[in-house]
Amino acid sequence: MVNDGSVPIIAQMPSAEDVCSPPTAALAPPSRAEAERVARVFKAVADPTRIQLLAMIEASPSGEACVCDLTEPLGLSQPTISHHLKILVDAGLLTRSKRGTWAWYALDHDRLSALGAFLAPAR
Amino acid sequence: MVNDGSVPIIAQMPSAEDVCSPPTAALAPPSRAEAERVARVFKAVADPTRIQLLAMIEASPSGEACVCDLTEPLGLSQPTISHHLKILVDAGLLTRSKRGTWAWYALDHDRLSALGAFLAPAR
DNA sequence: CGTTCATATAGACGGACTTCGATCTAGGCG
DNA sequence: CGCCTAGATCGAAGTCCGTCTATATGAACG
Repeated sequence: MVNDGSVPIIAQMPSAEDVCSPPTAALAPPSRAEAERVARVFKAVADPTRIQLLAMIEASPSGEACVCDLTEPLGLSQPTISHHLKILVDAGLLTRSKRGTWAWYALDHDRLSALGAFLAPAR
Repeated sequence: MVNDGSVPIIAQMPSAEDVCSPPTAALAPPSRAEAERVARVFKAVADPTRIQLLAMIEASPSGEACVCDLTEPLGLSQPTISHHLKILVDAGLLTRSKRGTWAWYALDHDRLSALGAFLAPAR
């Protein structure tokens, strides 16, 4: 989950030193753990194949797509597509529902919006 | 640049076959080149250190920060910080302005918003 | 000019990531 | 039961990435 609380990720830590720039006080970064959590979700999106997968699922009239629909247009092997879909599911950006023999994937719009809001908080 | 034109990234390509799912027609993914361009920008954000850098610069009262302000709180070497800042500048998410001996980095809010809008187009 | 300080670049090393082919799991059907 | 098909998992190969140390660039200043 990205920035799950309403807590601002950043806090100002007042420090007595102004080393190289008086106007800019010492800054406290968000915790490593928090940054790693956010980065892990962005990493899921940071791959051309997964961008294409997200776009294809979004473009699907039913809002869903099964692996067999996605393998062929991308020209990649079925295990590779499964692998990428799993990464997106693990990141919380995709939901998987198995019906019969097929596995159907759909976007999690809330998660995607939350991730987008992280980059454009002031919109 | 992300989705620079107003062209929707996705197009439907009608195909005569409904292989495994009649409701879902064959989908045409966005072009590899387009997807790679987008992925390259997301890849710049998909690292915990760079998330921390972006947050620290955003938290800076002046909206800018120089390398010396950023190196210490993160506990990484100065070349490593310079390296990450370069990646963010190359991705277009940060601007660099050298004044005297110091290099000042600031967020490019437009680019960040555009990237966020890519994930949450319907907000 | 030569020194010092802030930053950038180069090269190296270890780990992570994308992709593949091969195999395993499991539902549908004769 | 036995086969077929959709999908997941495994293990390997090649590439990319983050970090470091060492070094180069370049501005300020005596």
